Amino acid sequence: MRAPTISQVAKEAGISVATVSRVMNQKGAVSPETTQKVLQAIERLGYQPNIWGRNLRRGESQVVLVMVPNVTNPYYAPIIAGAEDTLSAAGYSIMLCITNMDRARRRHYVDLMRNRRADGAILMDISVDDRDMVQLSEEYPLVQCCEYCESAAISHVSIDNFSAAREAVSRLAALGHTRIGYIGAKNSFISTALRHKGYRSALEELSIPLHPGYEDFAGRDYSFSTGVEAAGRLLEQKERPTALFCVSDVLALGALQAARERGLRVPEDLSVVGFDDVEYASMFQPRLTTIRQPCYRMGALAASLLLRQMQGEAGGQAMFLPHEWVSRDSTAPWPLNHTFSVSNDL
Amino acid sequence: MRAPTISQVAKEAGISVATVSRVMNQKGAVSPETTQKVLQAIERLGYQPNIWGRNLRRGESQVVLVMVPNVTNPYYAPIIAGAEDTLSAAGYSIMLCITNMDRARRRHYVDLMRNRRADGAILMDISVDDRDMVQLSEEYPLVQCCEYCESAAISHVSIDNFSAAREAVSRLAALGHTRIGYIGAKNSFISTALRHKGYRSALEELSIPLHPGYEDFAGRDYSFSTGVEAAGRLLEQKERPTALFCVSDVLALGALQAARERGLRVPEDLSVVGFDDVEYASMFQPRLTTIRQPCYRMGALAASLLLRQMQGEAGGQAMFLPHEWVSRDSTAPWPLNHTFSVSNDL
DNA sequence: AACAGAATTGTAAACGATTACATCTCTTAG
DNA sequence: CTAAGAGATGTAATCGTTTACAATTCTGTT
Repeated sequence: MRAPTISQVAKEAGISVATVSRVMNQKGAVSPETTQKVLQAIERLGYQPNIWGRNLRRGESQVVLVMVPNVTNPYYAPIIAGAEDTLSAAGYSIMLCITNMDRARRRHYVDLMRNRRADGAILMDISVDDRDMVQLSEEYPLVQCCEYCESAAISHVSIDNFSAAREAVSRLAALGHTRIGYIGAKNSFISTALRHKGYRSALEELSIPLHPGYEDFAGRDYSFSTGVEAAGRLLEQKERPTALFCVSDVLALGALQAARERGLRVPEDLSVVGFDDVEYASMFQPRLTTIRQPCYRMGALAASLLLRQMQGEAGGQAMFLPHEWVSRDSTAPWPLNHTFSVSNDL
Repeated sequence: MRAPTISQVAKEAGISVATVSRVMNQKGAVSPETTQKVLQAIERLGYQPNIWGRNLRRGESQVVLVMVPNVTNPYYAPIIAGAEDTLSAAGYSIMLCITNMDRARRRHYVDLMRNRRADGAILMDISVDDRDMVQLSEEYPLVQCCEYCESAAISHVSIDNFSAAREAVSRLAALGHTRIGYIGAKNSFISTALRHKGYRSALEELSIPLHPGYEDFAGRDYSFSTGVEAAGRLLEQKERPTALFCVSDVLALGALQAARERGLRVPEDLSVVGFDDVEYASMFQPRLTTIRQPCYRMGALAASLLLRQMQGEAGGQAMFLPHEWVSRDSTAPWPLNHTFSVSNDL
């Protein structure tokens, strides 16, 4: 009742294992008649090659590891989907690793890599300064996606977070806003840091003085509730911001909630800008103005970079995909002409 | 520069491979001094056992396959997280398989199973009548989660979809609604079918005549846009429903959108009930009334059932976890007393 | 007819781990 | 003092592939 092996197939077909193997892999010359015999034997026995024997012999697993901080944030879904599509088209399976931003967990997965369970990895949970990864990248094909380790020469694909943040703030300024708040997050992702820099840089360029009270930070996991809290703190000030730039859509949702709780209308009393353009950013009212990241494409691109590296090409390249400002209902000019009301077709 | 093997460790420690293996696996007696020598050698060389050699010899992979229709629907995220947590605690890694509800893709993954890439699987993309799976379940440990194949004696964990749907409809009726619409989906998931039956059963019990025009169906993927369309059709009727029961939260979001487009207020003019209670169901306004599924627990439970099966226990058990009616802002009594307005603290 | 080379097939050695069995060294009981 | 048994270690077979190399048959050329 055990799964049939190659030698059973060989016996069934009345030839040697080597020939069966040649038929399976279509390398080496095999006569048409023999090929037929082998194929029929395979069919009869329902033979499937044992992957461990193959891996052991070939020294490769046809598996790639995809390491993601969590999978409850909808931001990652299309990235994973993109990676999955191109990898599975190339015959690879993906092994999903959810780190929960936990150091021990990350280490565990790195070990999976080291004992050759996977041929390469796409990493999305990378701190700005990640020694483990630099080390690992010298031994195995690695591609970083969205986040990356600053110092290292490991391939990565991401958007230009600095410019994107600058653009968001400039757009708000162009609408007339000068009291522009910032909601960041307490994590060590480079994207977070760059968006913060972008925010400040834009203010400087626009000669808007930096108001320390206008910067606040949500939890490291971008969670809704911490977004509500951070926005709440910003909005409690005597001279509250008229616009809020949030480093993620979920945080922007939190800001919306905080505004509602205080009777502030969005966008009439407060403009809110998110980041990412996750799928549901346009499913509720007011639809969120945000910076769109080409998530699916980022995942797909990361996957093809990795495929190339696994075929022996050198890594280390940095690729930036274009972001896009998506203007929807959560932003409005300031001050808004209140003479006639601007309702969101409610 | 290649990864060190067990025999290199043996040479380094000046003993045989058998002893090294014994130390690694902590089985068989090894003297304390020898153990020390081995551990030091392992340390010096940075040895990690080659997983393929081990799998080949042991006949198991310590991997389980998690098959999911897609990963962009936030419904699956906590299930995956739950499965991941219990599986990785037991030393298993998960291989994520995204089928996109595609037959060929499913088949591909089943093959992964057959060539022993995984020891077992958790399946979430299962049609009511799935021959492939029944067949596969006779050969390998399998657990179905959320969806399941009706005929087969394959383990599954889910909620009681029939009763949940009945409850939703009864609750709406208890609020005074009699014109209750249904938005289903054109797929072959058993949950969809059971919820539909539950809807009809509740109407019958309440002696509300079934109005064919009050049933409509969104696409098979529960997508937002098809939800908007289906709800649109329902609401265009001369005597439109005053409440809508949707078989998923995303569809309910679509219904909200369709209502907005027609100037209908929710819940004043229309009550909407979703299903699942995905994370963001309470992040926007109006917060969605819905049936909550204990997703994380379902994933975790499926994982432990699978673990037991992989240890040799028989499968075939059906487990139902309790759902929960979550009343929020998208439902209201009917007819609503309009004398004083019921505003959602806008 | 003889031979070179191509085409086809087979034999056996890897790949790196686990483990049944054999061997050897000590204790300890009789 | 000897036999038995426990404890520690080693030898070699095994898991199921792939593939270098050898062996055989076939083809066409001289």
